[in-house]
Amino acid sequence: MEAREAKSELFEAIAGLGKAFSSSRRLELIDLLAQSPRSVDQLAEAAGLSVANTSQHLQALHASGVVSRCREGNRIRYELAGDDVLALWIGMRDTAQARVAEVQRAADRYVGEPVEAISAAELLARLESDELVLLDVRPGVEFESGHIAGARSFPIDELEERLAQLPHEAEVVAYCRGPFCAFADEAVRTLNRSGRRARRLEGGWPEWKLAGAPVAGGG
Amino acid sequence: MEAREAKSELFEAIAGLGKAFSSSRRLELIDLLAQSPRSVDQLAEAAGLSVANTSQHLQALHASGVVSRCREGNRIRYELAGDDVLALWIGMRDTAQARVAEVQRAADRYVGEPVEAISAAELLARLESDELVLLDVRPGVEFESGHIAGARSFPIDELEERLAQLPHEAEVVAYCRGPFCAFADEAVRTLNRSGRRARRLEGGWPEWKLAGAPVAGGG
DNA sequence: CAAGTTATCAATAGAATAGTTGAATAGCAA
DNA sequence: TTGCTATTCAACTATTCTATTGATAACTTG
Repeated sequence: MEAREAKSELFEAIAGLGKAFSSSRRLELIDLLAQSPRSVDQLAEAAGLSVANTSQHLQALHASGVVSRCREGNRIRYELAGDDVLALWIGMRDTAQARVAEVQRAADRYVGEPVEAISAAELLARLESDELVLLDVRPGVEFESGHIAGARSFPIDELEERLAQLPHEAEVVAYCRGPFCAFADEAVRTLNRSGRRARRLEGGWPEWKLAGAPVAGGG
Repeated sequence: MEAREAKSELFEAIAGLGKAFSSSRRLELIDLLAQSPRSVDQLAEAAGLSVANTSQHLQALHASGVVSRCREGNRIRYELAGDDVLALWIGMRDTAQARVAEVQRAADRYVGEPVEAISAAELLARLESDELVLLDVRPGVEFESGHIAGARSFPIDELEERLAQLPHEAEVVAYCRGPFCAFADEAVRTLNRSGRRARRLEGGWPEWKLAGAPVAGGG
């Protein structure tokens, strides 16, 4: 019967997408692309991989429909294929956190002591009432490619030396790449040491964007 | 720096979940478990795999948090670990359909000529007004483990011989395992040949259940 | 207890995948 | 054209994954 064969092919084709999410290297690339489009060498640099290796992973991701690419002069810009892919990545990450004890352990180890957090809903409400300083502590390129409306770019590397630019009595919220990114936590600790009241946003830029909340930049 | 190492471990752990979705055999098992819990040999039979092979895949799925299991007398009953996993599977399936041309082609080849469909929202509304016969054309065990409230079990294998049990002038809706399952399409064709007006439900039982619409059976 | 069922384990061979290296290609800039 | 940068390709090794086989373990029934 050819029905079983057709069914096999169908599942085989879907598994092709699954394979995209089955390698930690590819997941790191997806996680980076969830912040902003990038070229191959930028991705290789950020992920700590060789360029050739990165290129091959990106081609696998392209073949499985996870990323799209376009030439920009001399470089090739890769980006996530769409919001459905972004949602899938976030869903997988969250399910892994909920279901796999080892993920939660590794996340705790990576992010360190948890800091006080603010929910997206509360942040959205507070942004209206202007008593709040919102810092995007991701690298500058990621901020420029898109950020939460009203945020200021304070890359984590520059935060310490630019502390003076922040009003001392202000309440600060920092956000970064997402729940598994340590930048915002580190920023909150730095801000607390400087005597400021600070919290991190639960989640990060991709979750905010996906929720349809107000954004700026990019385009 | 140990931060990179911790990050690697984190992504490695998440990739463990991704690997669960990277094999067509495991996806078939997940798809079956999305309908109802089953024992190893039932799954092996339904998926056309050897028992040993099935057992090993199920253990891989268990290790990655996708399924849970419990002993029931002599057998071991496997089931999906939770609705988050079900949602993840549906999300991956739908994204694959949207992004990978080969998936759409394979689905068309497997399901055959499309038949007229009814949305879940419309079905929900029509179920109130009692002018509609709703048929669950999946195998009996799946019906018993849970089904749409108000549905009657008409396994596709028995449909032809039980046609007389259906009022001739009734409008019929058939549903099955989901968009990539051919049972409901086949049922609609059979019903049409018998002169009845019939449509299939867009999606299937897992999508209905996940949407929080009214269900019955199982427990 | 013995016999039968259900599921897992252990060992293995073949297939697929990951990462490296060095060469090749495509565009840019002089 | 030449030199330069960014990316991909091709070939190769090491590793991991898959499915099979036959043996073993857990439980039920008589």
